[in-house]
Amino acid sequence: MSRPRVLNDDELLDRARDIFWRQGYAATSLRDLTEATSLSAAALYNRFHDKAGLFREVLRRYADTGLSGTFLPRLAALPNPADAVVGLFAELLALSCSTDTPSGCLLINTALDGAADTATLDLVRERLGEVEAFLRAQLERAKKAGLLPPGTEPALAAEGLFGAVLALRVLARLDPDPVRLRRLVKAALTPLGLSLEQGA
Amino acid sequence: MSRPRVLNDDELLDRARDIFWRQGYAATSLRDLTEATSLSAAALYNRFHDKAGLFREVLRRYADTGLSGTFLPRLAALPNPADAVVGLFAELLALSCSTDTPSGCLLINTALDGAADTATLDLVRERLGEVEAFLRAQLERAKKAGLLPPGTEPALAAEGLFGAVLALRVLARLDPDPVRLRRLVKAALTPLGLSLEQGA
DNA sequence: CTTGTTATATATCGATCGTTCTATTATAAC
DNA sequence: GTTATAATAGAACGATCGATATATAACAAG
Repeated sequence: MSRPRVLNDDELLDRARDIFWRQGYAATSLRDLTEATSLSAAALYNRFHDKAGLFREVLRRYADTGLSGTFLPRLAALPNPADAVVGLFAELLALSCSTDTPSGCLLINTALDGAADTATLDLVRERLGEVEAFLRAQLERAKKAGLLPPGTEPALAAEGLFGAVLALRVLARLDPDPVRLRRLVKAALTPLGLSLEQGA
Repeated sequence: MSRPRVLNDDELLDRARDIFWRQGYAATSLRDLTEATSLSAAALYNRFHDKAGLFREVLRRYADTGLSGTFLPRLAALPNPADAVVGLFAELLALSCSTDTPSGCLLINTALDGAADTATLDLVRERLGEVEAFLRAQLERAKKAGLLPPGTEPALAAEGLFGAVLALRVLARLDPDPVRLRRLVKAALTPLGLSLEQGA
């Protein structure tokens, strides 16, 4: 009934994501985006309201495909909650050490971007909150199964692990030494009796 | 011998810092800076090469006055290394909860800014490295004094505490709840037998 | 083939960007 | 007062910014 799109939303958002991820929101110009997508600025504005709207969609898809949308559900389905927690950190370590992706986390980068508007920050908080919620849920499961050291409070421990996630993603940008990143994760997991070597 | 400056470097850099801190580098325009300093753009370019050069000087002074330059030497002079470590986190907690200063750390914000050039990132790494070096030095002192749990490796423990610093400063921007931030610090200090309530 | 609908490209908008040129101003030295 | 020196302001630079108005192109439905 209408002219077909030469590039679907997913592919478009992925290409835009790479630019935003590497350069940050403010440093990314419409020209960068039109070159990356091979679309005109008018075409981009027809689909999304403006640059900020496009960026929010990028963030949403980044979370949907990168972690919250795929890794967390898959890990949460594991029978052993300890494996789920360890699996998350193993995945984050792999991401943080990968070279074909910009270092660091786009959501966290955005969280520290002072120019981000309220709607964007709310989105960031929500999607990062999913990570902590995942950790809390798995630790509660683990506690009920008696897999945690006695006296461990799941909610508190989840806060601690979430802090480790933040530190890991910042350090990945600051000093991307895989050995060091691995040490950091190990130090966060050990008090809970968890180890990177365990599980599947 | 020449026309006097209407604003000394320190005051100038402090005003520019507030803008960069609140908005980020890319989102801060020369117009913002001229308004904040009441100086013309030409005057700014006469003192510093360009916007990036001004920003680097801002970062340097930020570190000199904010933490590395003042807090760390003062804390390092304390007779008890445990007080030095705890004091650092107490100071960071106070900074993170203060309302008259932008939330988060300008150095860490810059570390996650993808548009930052190499010279700037090197400066960030250097100044943040001072924090970890401080922690390592104090923990080594503490170990020699027998103040740490047996088997504690100062360098490794310093890495862990530095991770807590990063997490604290990110979380301050994400969810600036003083109670929660305090919990995070407490969780980082407890394994080393340290407490926020101790010392001076 | 026509019509309706939507995606797209082209061209351009005013605004603002970082930067620089030129001239002026305020001081100290003489 | 004159001179030397450096800081400053004003004006303007080309470039680029995000955004839009207009027109065209590609499809489905009839």
